[in-house]
Amino acid sequence: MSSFDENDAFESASLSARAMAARPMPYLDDLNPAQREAVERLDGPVLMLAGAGTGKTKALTTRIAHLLSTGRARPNEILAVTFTNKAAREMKERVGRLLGQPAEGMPWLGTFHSICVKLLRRHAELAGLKSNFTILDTDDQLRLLKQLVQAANIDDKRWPARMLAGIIDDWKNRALTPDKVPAADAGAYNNKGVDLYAQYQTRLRELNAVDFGDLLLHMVTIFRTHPDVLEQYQRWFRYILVDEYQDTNIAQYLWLRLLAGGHKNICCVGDDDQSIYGWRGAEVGNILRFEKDFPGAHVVRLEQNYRSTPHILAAASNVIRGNESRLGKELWTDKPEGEKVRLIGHWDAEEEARWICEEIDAMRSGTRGMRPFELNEIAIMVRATHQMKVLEDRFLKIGMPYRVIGGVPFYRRLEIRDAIAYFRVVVSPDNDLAFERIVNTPKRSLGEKAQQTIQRTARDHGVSLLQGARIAAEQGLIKGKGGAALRELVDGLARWNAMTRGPRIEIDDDSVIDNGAEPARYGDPEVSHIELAQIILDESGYTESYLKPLSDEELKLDPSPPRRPRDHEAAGRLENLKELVNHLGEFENLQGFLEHVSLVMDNEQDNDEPKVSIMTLHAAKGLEFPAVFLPGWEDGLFPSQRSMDETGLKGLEEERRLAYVGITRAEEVCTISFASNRLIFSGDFKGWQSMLPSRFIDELPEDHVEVLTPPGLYGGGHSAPGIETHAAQANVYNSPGWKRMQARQGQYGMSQPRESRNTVIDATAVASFALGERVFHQKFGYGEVIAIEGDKVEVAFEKAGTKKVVARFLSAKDDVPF
DNA sequence: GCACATCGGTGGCGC
DNA sequence: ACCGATGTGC
Repeated sequence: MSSFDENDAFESASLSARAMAARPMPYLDDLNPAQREAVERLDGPVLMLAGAGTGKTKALTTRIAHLLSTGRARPNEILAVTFTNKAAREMKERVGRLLGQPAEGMPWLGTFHSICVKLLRRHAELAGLKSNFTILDTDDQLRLLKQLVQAANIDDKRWPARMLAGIIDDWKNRALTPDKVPAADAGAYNNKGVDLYAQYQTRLRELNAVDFGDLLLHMVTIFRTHPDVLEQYQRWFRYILVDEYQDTNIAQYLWLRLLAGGHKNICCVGDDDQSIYGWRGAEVGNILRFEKDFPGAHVVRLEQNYRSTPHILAAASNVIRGNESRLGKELWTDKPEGEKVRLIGHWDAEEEARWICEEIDAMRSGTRGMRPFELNEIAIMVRATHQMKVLEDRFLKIGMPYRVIGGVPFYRRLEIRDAIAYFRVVVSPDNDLAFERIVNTPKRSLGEKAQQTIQRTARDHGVSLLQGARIAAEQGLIKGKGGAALRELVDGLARWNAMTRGPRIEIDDDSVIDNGAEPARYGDPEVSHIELAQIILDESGYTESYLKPLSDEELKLDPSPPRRPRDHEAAGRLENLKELVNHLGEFENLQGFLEHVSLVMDNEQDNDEPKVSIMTLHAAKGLEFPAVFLPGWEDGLFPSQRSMDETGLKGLEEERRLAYVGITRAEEVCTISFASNRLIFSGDFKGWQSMLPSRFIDELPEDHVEVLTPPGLYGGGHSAPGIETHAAQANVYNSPGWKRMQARQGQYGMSQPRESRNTVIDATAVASFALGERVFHQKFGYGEVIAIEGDKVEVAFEKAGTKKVVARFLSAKDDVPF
């Protein structure tokens, strides 16, 4: 211990002497007092509590620049961890800008996973792996687990492999190796979870592979069992910085705590109010506990917000105030008031979508008493992906350009994954999982039986699947068409593999290491990896499989015609493949590319035409837009019922943080909306369900909210009867919040419908319906009550058929509103 | 082995 | 409603 301190003292003395002579630090003048403190307090544990839009990245990057320019650390002695590659890229770029030079020399600025890959490749043997291990993605992982589940004779119906994958991920997130799984979890997956977990780990080791969870888990295990290795890194990483600390899971937390264990120069940046990944293993407790974990920790609060107007901040603050477990923070801004948060209710999601589109059009032309907005300044954020469909339908219908942020990522698409599997087999011929994927893709008449033969041959000879396939093909174990196709595939793979290296140049006897991990030892390839990729895809017949086979007649007419894609979808897939090949240019070789795709999960952005962005609230984190729409604020959808059922108050609090994230994305205008009716699918109940406005709406502070008047229900103007119907219907909401809203409506000149007192059936009035009574429903018309269950009534409607509806939306036939 | 029908399950999504 | 996994008939 003491030798550490001496060492540190010596180093910092000499370095700060160097720093004294160094230039002034103009970047510090750019900071507010809190940010400045977060930057200048370099030693010891620091928790930077950074609210939304408070200049967190600025503080973090300036801190790195400060560490460097004061000479406290060299670039490669700083460990800076983020969650996403995007965040890592942004940080690199900003540090570079601050320093006035590219931050190339920061090899340890990256995601948890990419840094762990680097470390694990260095120490692979300590985890029973070779340094060229492959990283399995979720699909590979699932396929492997399925095999194990089947081998264990478990009914995959009752005990889906997916479930097992989830359980294992959870254990890995908690840094539990199979032998450490607590007794309380022994019953998992029909009592076989732990055993299968152990088998899975063994299998991974045999395959020289790891999954994402292993990257952290292996490193934590290595650090724990090899103090010498740990000490080496504790000394090397003089300063540690962590972004989005509220999103760390237990394994990441342990990893950090181990590394910071020596000098404790760790600066964690985060916002407990934006912890929204609990379902993925994130422990908001990590950030809440920081001061206990690191005694003497200094906490800096960044509370000045540079993004949103006071109304928006007030709304967000009031909502998040409902959470119990918080470190507590109050955002403020010196921006002018601006618009109040706008609130509006609709009949159903379709009308909600229609209204949003109309509103966007109005905002675009500046007819809302606000400045005109560009489409790319506007975003719609939903709780669940299925909410996107109705929005997209509407956008397509009226031809408004939009983009979905965070859709199916490019490389997760079928054709991309297939192509990548080809590359993997070519680069690592013993990658069995990738081989399995491509052996009969495209179809080579190598079905279940043929593949079993290959598996058996490989096992009998103790070799990889590809080797086994070669042997099986040579020995004629696979007959007919399949056999010929297999031989062709095996030959092709060997040929392409040779091309990854080009002509071999002997430097001297022991510098030629043929482990595939040292391509630099070899001479220039004859073909670039880009050309090679094209060759692989073409010669394997893969691209061909998306081309339309010509009929015999067409062949007669023209023996060498240009092939056309089979259909619209195939055309898209070919486009994607082309894009993939182009994308390869950014990498030095196929290996580099494959490493990248293992770790990268960003979606490509397309062209530059201004578009409205649609995304989930999760995808919205870290983004900001001048105008934000937040539709679907209904209890059950948001907050999500499932989330609340599963984790109770904890779940509700996470939902509330999601609401907070949503509101704080908005810079100028934030519009929240809800629908009264929604089509739902749950269990045996499919159909329309009446929805109550989200409880979060009740938590909006009334002084900062403006209730908008919905347009006519049936497309009419402001005097159409529909509007009254709608308002009357909206009136039934019983929450205090809604009552406040309602009161305010009067204030804004929209009188309460005269009939409302008569037409609206209060929730307490359910009992007043009798079997056989004739009733009216605003959407379904007249009908007769045929059953009553609690607050739901089954009605045989004259036109709409039999439906279960919530009693509140029915009126006795005498009270019809118009 | 492949094309089509049926069944079940269904949240958010990073590396 | 819709996707993916499985089952069925050719």
